[in-house]
Amino acid sequence: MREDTRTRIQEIALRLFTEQGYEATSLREIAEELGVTKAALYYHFKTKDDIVAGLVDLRVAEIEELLAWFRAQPRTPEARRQLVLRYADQLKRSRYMEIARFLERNQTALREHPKLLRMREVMLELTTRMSEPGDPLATRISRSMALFTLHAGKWMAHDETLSEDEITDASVEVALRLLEA
Amino acid sequence: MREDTRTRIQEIALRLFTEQGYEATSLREIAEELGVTKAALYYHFKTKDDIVAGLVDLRVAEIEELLAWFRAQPRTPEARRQLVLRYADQLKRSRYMEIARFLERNQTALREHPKLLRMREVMLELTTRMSEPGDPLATRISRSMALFTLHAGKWMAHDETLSEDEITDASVEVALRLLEA
DNA sequence: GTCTATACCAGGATAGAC
DNA sequence: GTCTATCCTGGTATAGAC
Repeated sequence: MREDTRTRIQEIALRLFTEQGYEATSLREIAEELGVTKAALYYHFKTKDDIVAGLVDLRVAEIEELLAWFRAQPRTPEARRQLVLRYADQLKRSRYMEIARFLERNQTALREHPKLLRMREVMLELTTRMSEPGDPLATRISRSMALFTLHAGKWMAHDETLSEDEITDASVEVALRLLEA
Repeated sequence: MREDTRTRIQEIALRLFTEQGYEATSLREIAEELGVTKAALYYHFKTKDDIVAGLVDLRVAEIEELLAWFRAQPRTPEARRQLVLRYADQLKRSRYMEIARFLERNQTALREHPKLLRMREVMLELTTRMSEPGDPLATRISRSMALFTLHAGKWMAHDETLSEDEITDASVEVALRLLEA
């Protein structure tokens, strides 16, 4: 089971990158927690960036799929509703939520990363397609905020009595209301 | 006019930190653009973090003032409306918008910074005070999103035909609607 | 195929000369 | 008020042990 090492590197890296930030986490820290030297990481990943690429691949694939689906829909209220529900559904799967959180917290550090550039492109097209160019600006902003609201749990995370599911459901409610502008 | 150097360091740093990110910007870059060596910067600022502290001081003071005012208000719809309008007004002054943008883009890199910790505390208390603890979760999320929406211009920045003012006005409109949940 | 030892260069920081 | 010299840490590259 030598395959394990690669996976364990990713797990440790994801946790540390999220907790401390991408640039603040050194390869030495990751290697130490794994019980190897930092050079060993270079056998499994070409660069530090490459570790990130491995992490976001699945998330990128998912969101690309969502865009492909949305492109095939007419620009109707029902399609927008479906988009919000599907997006929320993706986030609900815990693995993707972790990666989404990691991405949110390291936008600037990773702004040049090809995978992240692609994610931004996709998000931009998704939000753009949620309105017609002729719609009032407030409408366009409101609808864009809908997707963003689904990530909002992090500001509510302080209230320990709430479950992840309760937060998701309430966020979806707010997001759907934003669509009606 | 030796005071100039300090100010010029701050201007260059703010621009580079915002464009490239805090950690991605080296002191050597800043020093080079200013025409001195990086050691010279250490005469004006004790550390790299210290440059940030100088930048955010004004913004922190403003937001503290806003919190003090909001604390003195009853929890009424009108007070919340006023809060949104005052917050939007602060952002409108270009200097603060620049700094707000810088802060948004470097949350993770600066997560340990005392000034930033304080800002997060203030934002949390502001959003918490926008609802009663007994309010439905969706209501609390919706009202929290109101303040956040005022920063939303960055996702709209791609549409070159829009002025900053138009974006602000439309964002305020969406924010006020979020209060009515 | 998996890892260690070692070296290189860039970046933040400090001490001390001018 | 600014510079030189120096130190430590971090990402990266390679040679070679097993």
